[in-house]
Amino acid sequence: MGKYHHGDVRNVLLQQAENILTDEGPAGLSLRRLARLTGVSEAAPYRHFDGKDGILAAVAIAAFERFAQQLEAVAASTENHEERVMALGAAYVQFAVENPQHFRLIFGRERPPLDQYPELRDAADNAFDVLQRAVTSVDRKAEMTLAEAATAYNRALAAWSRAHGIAMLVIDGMIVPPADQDLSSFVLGLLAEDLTLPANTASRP
Amino acid sequence: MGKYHHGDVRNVLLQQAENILTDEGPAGLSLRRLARLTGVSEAAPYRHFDGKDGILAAVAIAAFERFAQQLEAVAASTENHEERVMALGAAYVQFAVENPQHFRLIFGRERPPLDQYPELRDAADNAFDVLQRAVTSVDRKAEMTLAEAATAYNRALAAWSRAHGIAMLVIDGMIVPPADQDLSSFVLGLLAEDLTLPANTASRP
DNA sequence: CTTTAATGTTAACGAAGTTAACATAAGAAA
DNA sequence: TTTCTTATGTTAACTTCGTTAACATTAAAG
Repeated sequence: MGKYHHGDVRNVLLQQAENILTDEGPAGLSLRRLARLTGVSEAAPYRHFDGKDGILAAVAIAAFERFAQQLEAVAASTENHEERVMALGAAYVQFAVENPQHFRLIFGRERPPLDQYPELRDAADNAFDVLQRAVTSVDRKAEMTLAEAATAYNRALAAWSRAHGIAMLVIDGMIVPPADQDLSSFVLGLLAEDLTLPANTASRP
Repeated sequence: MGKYHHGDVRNVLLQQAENILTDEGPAGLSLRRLARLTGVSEAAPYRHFDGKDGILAAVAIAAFERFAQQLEAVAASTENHEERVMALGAAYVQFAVENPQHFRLIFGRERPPLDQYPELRDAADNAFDVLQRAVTSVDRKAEMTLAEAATAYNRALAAWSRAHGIAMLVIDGMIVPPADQDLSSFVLGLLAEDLTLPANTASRP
């Protein structure tokens, strides 16, 4: 009897897991349900993944890779350094808004521990390296003093954390981007806002 | 027989829930375990809370209140507007670092839906009002044009999202604050970093 | 004192993650 | 080809969980 299932169970499971995650979040992603939806026995996933964390890790790795790839594309297509930093921030937030569940997965607590999944750690490191390289690339080219290097690093952290904060607050619904403006310009405005100038300084250009 | 348990089960449960949350996060907080640890039957919590979400909501409300209170204290003790914005950001991150599990609870996905718990919504609104008032207070005092009001709002969003991003990345371990510096000055440095100036501009004060 | 609401208990249901024991397919070794 | 081994499936169980129903006790209201 042809009871044993198809050939590529692992990939089918992964794809199905992606689907479930995308429209229900990790809460709705149960191994048993995943197996049922895939049309396979409830214990089958354990032959292909290290339990639930294993599946989440695999999905997270894929997400990190797409994330890094999109950031890299933006970084590569922007000549000017300042523009690049801004464009990266916008792309960062855009990814979060377009893939909120994946974004939450790779940054939230349901992400499996990095030290148990080396490939996951690598994927994460790679994504952040892309960011940091793009933000500090101008500086790196020149000879730098220690202090200058520190400044460059701080600038990278500042840019990153700003984009991250906006992304988080937007996908959590705490910030609602104005409907009459596209997301990108809204984000660019927030990124460029200079907190050290008092707001009531009468005229800004 | 004195089998029935003590008088103030609700508060004991809440306190125990706080404890569990603090050192294990919401993952380790199961209703049954909570009941067992509290020394009460496994169904007892349902007499005092609206299921698991009810308990999480109660804990989240308390967290929001402490959060708002700490922010308000900082806002009140800072005269200068610019200093206040910065001090608020530092306090925001400090709360997150000192109470990572609570911070994650009030912002993450395990937080019960605001529209099902009006008191939770109120607590959240209050905390963000404190922030926004403190950041825009200088502007509010003066007569403002619409454009100026929009700018003030944007400044509040920018300050908030920066602090939030730093907080998130730090408690997730993605950013490791330097050990030789106190957290506050590190955060202040990041908040003040001005992305619109190229980093390689030779001399900054 | 009686009635009733609040608070507690036990017992059960369904769903989940995980593992063990067993069955079959596919490929390497003979 | 035949046999041995490994990869991949399956079923069945175990534990924990959230939740609810049915019942018991306490405390307060009448």
